[in-house]
Amino acid sequence: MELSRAQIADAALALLDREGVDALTMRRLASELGIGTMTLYGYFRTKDELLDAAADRAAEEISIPPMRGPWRRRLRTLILEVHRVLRRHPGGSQLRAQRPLLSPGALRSTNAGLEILLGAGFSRAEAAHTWRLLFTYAFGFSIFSPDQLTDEDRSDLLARARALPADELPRVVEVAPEAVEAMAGEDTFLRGLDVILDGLEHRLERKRGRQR
Amino acid sequence: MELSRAQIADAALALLDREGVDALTMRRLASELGIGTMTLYGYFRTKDELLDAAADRAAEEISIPPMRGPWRRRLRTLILEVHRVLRRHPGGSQLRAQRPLLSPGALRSTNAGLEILLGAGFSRAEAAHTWRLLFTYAFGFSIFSPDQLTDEDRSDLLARARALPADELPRVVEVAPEAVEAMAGEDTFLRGLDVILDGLEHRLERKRGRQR
DNA sequence: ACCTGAACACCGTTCAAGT
DNA sequence: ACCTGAACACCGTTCAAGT
Repeated sequence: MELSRAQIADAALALLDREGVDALTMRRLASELGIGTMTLYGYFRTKDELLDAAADRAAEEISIPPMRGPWRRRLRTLILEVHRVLRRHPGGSQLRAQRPLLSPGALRSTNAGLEILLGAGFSRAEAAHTWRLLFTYAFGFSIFSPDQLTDEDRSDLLARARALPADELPRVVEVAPEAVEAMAGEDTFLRGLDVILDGLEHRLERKRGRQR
Repeated sequence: MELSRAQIADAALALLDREGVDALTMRRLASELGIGTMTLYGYFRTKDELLDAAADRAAEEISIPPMRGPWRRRLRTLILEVHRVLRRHPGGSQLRAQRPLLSPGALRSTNAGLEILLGAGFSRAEAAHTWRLLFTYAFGFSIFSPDQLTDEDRSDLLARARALPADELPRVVEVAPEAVEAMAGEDTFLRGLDVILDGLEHRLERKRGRQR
């Protein structure tokens, strides 16, 4: 068989994408690989270590955009790429909740982001905080927004919204159709990202104005 | 004993805050309440239903700021309050990952946010997308940023950053001290929030300019 | 040396029996 | 009617035995 850690991590990631985080059990993964459950523990000390390896494999799919052109466009391309990889690996973001993954693979995108921000004129502290904001938004979106809404989801959510007390929650009821649309999809992601980029550009302009 | 659903949900939330999401098991919660495990199923059909009720109790702690003053300040106060409640209930945000909670309690803050945004001059669609951005940021932050870093966390993270390949990840290594500081804390949260608010203000000004 | 079945201490939930 | 112990079908991981 000649299995490697990477092959096992890939199989874990595939299972995760296919059936969700609850389906990824050591027994299940082992049986899909055609090995005994305990054989996995020869490659990874614990399940968490295996999950980190799977998250790392997903992170390596992020392709770093070329380092030319205006900072805003480059940053937008990079974050959109992060978003798309997360979308390709639903559940991948859950693997990174609460514990930071400091593997070289996972930090490639961070390195590229910091490079863009420092090049744009942000200080080290500003670049660090800005990356954290962008990271939080991209990963948070992938955790809280389902991949896409089916027509059934949509009508179900709308029905539940209509059942809400209109006297207590008038704005929710009023905006329900738009709010449901805003719950998923790349368009929603990009709208939010562009607001953040507007804020960053505004700050950079103010900063340049002061320095002149 | 005379237990109510709310009392059980509160006990679940307290256990969650005290020992984390893994510690909240039906057996454990029942034994803390001094009842048999299966008695819980007389109040909630499934564990998920109980988790939703616990998340709802946390959401009810969010106090809605008074509806006067400039929109930006009001919105900032509201989101900061959401952040603080999430901070008081670590694990609370995990309860809402992937499945939207449409209870009246959880939607009180949404209603207040939409009210502020519509009052500021955003369209319904803009208000819906903007609230989604703010929600994603506040909840994402609480999932990905630990409550606070201990000195031990800090030195551990810095040591791991120094061990990274400086030729592949030069910017990460260079910015490591600032990046570690940016990984937790209310200050980090507020810096990101203010960038978003800058972006929103900028958009509103542009919109008003066009209408004139 | 490498692999793995059995076993341990857990889960959420069903079912049937207790009061 | 309300409560709940036993049981079922699972977990991650330890341990000891197999090759």
